[in-house]
Amino acid sequence: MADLKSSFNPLFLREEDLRDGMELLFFAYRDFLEEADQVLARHKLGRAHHRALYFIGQHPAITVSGLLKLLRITKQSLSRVLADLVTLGMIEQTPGLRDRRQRHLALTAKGIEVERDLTAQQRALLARAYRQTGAEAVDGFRKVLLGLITEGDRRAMMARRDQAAESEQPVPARARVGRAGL
Amino acid sequence: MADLKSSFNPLFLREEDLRDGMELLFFAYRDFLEEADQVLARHKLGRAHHRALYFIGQHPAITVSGLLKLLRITKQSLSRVLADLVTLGMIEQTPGLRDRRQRHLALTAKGIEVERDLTAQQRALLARAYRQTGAEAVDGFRKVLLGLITEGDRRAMMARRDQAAESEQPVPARARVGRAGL
DNA sequence: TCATATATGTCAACGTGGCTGACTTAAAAT
DNA sequence: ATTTTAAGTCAGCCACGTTGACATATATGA
Repeated sequence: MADLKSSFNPLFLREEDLRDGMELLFFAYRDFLEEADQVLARHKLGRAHHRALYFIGQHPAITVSGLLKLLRITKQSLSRVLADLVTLGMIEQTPGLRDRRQRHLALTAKGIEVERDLTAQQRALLARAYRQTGAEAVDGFRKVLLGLITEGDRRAMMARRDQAAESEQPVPARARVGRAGL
Repeated sequence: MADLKSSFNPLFLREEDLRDGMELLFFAYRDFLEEADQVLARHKLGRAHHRALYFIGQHPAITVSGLLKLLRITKQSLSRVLADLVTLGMIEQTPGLRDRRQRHLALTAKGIEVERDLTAQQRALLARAYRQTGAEAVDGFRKVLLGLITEGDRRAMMARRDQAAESEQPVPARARVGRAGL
């Protein structure tokens, strides 16, 4: 698919279409973030807390520097957020076994609960968009987004996905569908 | 395509996949913004200036309140940015003809130049992602993003697209491809 | 073992870009 | 004539990013 040179597809590479895509990305991201904002206000947390909770939840036992690389912010910025979350009892830090300088981060039960609360509407919104547009569109969505992200993170994402696929092979195929809950 | 009920597609609606999509969106947006950041620094502008320049460029003669609706910020926030851009000679304000309370915003020649400079790398990045993934993926990308945005803006986007398509019918098909410049 | 590099944390100061609230002005709409 | 709307302004505040300078514990390599 997609031999560029041969395609007369007007959707391709015209500046207007690129700008259209940029604008869609802006609106989508704006509205996606807004889904969590009232919940954040309720918990008296900011978006930075949300991001930290999210990534710690997604990458259990991630180290501080690992988290810094994902978020691309300075450790001074992150440390404020992490201090808050520790104080609120939402995350825990445990020293690394192999390398005791590291701090491995994990959500507490409370952290898990808050994180789920924060992303619930976002997941619902994304699920609705996925449902409305179909598996093929979702696949394209993912591919283009992957194409936008940096080499390193792209490889990390793809590796994680492969790994997840492997660890599911022993599970009977039925189980995989059964989990659909949104 | 995409009858959800009948599909055994494991990509669909599992929480893990939704979270995967959320993360991709985050990374893509993060990296997309970063493309413009050095240029912004060079011009001594902030991201808020970029957004204003972009949307004024995309929506010529937009009013202040129109811009406020797109950006979803307060007029106090916007006014700082607009004041800067006027001072720098990048935008111009002209009173409305029908309604003289309104200020219609437009980029000056300098504003156009700076805006193009700001989005150049972003357009190149998006173009690369589009090229790599193909027309079908791009279509899915757009559909899912449209599904994420609010009713009002979604309709506005689709209307604009339809209108653009109409206004191009008189143009010979060849010309449409010829413009591809990235 | 000693020197260096790394992982983390901390203090201080600052900039951007959001926000609320209060109030003004001009013009449109009823 | 009154009310509503579009825009602007002043003031103060907050979240969250930044730089820079240092401190500490641990790991690692010569």
